[in-house]
Amino acid sequence: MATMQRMQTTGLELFYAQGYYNTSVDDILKRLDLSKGAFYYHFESKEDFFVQIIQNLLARKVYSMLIEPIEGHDNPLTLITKCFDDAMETAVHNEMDYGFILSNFLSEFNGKNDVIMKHLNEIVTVWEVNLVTTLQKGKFNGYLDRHVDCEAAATFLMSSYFGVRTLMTSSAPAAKKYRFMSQLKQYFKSIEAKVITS
Amino acid sequence: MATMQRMQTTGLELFYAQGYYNTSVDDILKRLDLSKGAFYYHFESKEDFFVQIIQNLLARKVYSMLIEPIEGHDNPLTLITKCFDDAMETAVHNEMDYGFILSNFLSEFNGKNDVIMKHLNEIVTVWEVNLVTTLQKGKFNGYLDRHVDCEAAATFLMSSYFGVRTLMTSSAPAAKKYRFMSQLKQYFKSIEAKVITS
DNA sequence: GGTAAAACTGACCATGTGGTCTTTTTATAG
DNA sequence: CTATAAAAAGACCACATGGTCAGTTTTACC
Repeated sequence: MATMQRMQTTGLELFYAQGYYNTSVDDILKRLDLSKGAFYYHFESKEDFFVQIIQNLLARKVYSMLIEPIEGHDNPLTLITKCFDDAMETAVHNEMDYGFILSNFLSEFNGKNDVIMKHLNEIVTVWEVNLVTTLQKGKFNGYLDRHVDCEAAATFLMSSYFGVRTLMTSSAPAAKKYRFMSQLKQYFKSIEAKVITS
Repeated sequence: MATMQRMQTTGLELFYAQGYYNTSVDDILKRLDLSKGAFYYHFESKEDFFVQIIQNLLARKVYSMLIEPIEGHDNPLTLITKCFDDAMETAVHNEMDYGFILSNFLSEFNGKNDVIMKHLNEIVTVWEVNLVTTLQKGKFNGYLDRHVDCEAAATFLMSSYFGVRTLMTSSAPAAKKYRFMSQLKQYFKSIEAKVITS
């Protein structure tokens, strides 16, 4: 039990740092001082191992970082701003950011492993559905302009978030974050409910 | 000469489709009906091979797809809209989109291969510098609101473009493109020069 | 036709990979 | 203490990988 969890945690760390195909089962085992036997006692294969990591670690973390924080009846634009800000802050400090891990793995497995892609896309879909719902509710509650296309806004938000996380890796993450957030607010201003000036 | 080019073209195709670490030199050679000797006669190593692909193919294509089209004295927002639209259109039709390839490789090599990352980041920087310049010129020419932070806008544009390309791979690329473009225009409306209503 | 360099062949090597299997250790319950 | 099963060890295998190298073919030029 404890061993299984240690394996998954360490596995995710290494897969994230070096990529899935670039990390061998032995790498993970060496780090944990465990043997091949222990690994294949708990998991059917490397792929099965990774799928379990997705479900047990990645999915849960994405949920608690990107989905839970935007639930509620407040202004969704405020909530999303705060949520993105927090998520990117962990990235600035070089910690593991599960939102980024997700987009990273999406790139790595795209067109290469359908089984794993299916599981990753499930997480993306959950996020998307939740964003759309939140935005629609916000529109209903008068926070968003009534002409806003919520599906489109959700796609745009997810895109920009995934993208900025890719950019932040190369250089000056704090500056990238600041710039990104300023323009996100700019965009939000353009879709928020207009004050009637009569 | 011809062989070298064939190798690079096929190499990029396979690296793009299967990833760098997931594509063996033999894979490329098999496709071209060539031998190991031919490969190592032309290139020092697999890494050297890839670096040359970046410089000879990727950099040039990114330039002609994402940089050249936004040069000129017209409204930069119009030019960028058209440019993104064109770039994403090739992606909808499952062709190789070099903008996407770039962000894809950025993900694959991030933290794994510094030499290759350096070359990829060079391309990103060129794009960024060009975007910033174009936006600043647009501001000077009265197309953009004078309060716009051009560095921030460039970061935001690059982010959203990279991100949407990741999202488009999973499902319904045409719909994703449409939604993305609609919100991009929305964002552009919020940073364009305001008409004086007095 | 001769010759020298360029282009290419393919067998070979060391190393690393995911995965198997038998054996041993460890924990648990009667 | 012992029987039993869970957990872990680690030697082993077949195969793939990046890379080397001595040798052969092709090309271009005098």
